[in-house]
Amino acid sequence: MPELPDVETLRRYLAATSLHSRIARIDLKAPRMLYAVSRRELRAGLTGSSFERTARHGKNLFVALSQGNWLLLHFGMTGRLAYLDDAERPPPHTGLLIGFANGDRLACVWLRKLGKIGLVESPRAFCRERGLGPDAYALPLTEFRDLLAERRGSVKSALMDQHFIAGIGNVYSDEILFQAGIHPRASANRLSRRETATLHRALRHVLRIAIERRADPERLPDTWLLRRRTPGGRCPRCGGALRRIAIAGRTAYLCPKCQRRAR
DNA sequence: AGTACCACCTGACGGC
DNA sequence: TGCCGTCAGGTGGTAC
Repeated sequence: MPELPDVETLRRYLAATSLHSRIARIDLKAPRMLYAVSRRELRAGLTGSSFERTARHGKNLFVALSQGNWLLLHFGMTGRLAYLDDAERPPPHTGLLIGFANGDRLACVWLRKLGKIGLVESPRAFCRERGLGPDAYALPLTEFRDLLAERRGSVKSALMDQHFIAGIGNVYSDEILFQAGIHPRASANRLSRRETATLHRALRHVLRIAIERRADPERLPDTWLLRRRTPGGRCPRCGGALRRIAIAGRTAYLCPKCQRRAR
């Protein structure tokens, strides 16, 4: 579920495995996933270069290339990375295979081909071009408050809107709202000062803990909603039945007792 | 400015 | 067993 904590985990994985090796070859198996770059340009941009450092904004992972430009990876709903030694076979659904001079390879894998492979001038230029909001994890309370004040509509759709703030998706927005005790349909610009601060604290807490646990659902605390986020699930706090509702075309889970709807 | 809906992909699951 | 509809964490475009 590549939301911000998952992408941060992937970023750390790539940084720990794949920096400073010369790229000898690439194999692009899913050309339809290219974003604003041709197959030829991608090949020319990567081959002979090496990965020098990584960056992340929201759900986007960027990797600086020694010869200029940045590789952009977006993981969609199902993307992941797998570093392979020269004997291991690439997993099924590998969309891009990056071969290093020593024979090792980095496989970028998408079960569904919902994602992006791009070559961009810089993370900043890409974020500006796409109109992405500030990264959710680095967002100060004051800025969060100012953003919410100008946002109409539900707080859940605001949290999930990448143009508003970048990095939060359907699952973690449910978790953040649950921990803040706020109903997902609450109006974003009508939250009280106190509720806004509580929501901000929950946002920081959820993202920090999820990153620490490498976004592995099984390692997340039992007290979290997302451990029970399934039909028939019960609230980890009060034991009541969780409710499923549709918001912005997505399935939201909430505890109707712990997240009361303001009138 | 928001929301609703469809499209893009593939696999899992329940019902018949 | 097999087929079919539905659903799943992503985003982007279009039409209200």
